[in-house]
Amino acid sequence: MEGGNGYKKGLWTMEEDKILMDYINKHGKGKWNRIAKVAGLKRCGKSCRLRWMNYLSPSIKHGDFTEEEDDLIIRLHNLIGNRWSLIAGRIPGRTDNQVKNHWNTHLSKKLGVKKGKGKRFASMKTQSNGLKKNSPSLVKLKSKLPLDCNVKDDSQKVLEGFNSTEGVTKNGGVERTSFDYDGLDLFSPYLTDPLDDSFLDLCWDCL
DNA sequence: AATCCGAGCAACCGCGGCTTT
DNA sequence: CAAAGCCGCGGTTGCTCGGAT
Repeated sequence: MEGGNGYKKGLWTMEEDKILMDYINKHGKGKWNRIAKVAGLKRCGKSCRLRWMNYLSPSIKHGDFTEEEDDLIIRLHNLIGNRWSLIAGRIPGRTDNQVKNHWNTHLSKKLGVKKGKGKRFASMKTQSNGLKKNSPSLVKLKSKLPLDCNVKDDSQKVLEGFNSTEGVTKNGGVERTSFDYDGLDLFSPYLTDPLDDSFLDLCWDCL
């Protein structure tokens, strides 16, 4: 239960939850590694962050997934594969861990999906990565898209026509806030309209 | 009643990328 | 510029609980 570094592991107790919540109410999120020192909680920063992000945060919705949520997860997974944080970002109140577990325990069975690497874009390490240079997928995608749509490859980092925009995080880092095709925003957490079926079909055909 | 077994889920781990020093 | 620290992601593990035997 206790690692060599003195940090506790395993399930969280109510007392630990309270210490963590008190700390965050007082100091806010972030600086997870300082919680052990400041609040005297014998948990590593990583564990604290995970506990908050996946369970304690008031924005998290607990309870069963709705059919609408299932449907959205399935559609997004079809499109982008195991990009759980992106998928979760599109489902208010759900975390990447919740979505991942829900997929692995319910949806993959429901759909008869064998465990393995995600399809469609699964090779993309980040949202801004392009397709493999001269890959059949890239060639096929180029052939499907409008003539004025310039699809780039790996060396150019981004698929043009699939526009991405960047924002700045509070600590000054760059954060990609949207990724869209023909004005259809695929990744904004504030998207109201679910993914366009024709776009899904296009991706499915190509990748 | 006891044991086994599988499903579900919380939490851990390793790694990559970004930020800070 | 390099090193150290930190954060977030996705894969995996392992504990708990309920149903079956």
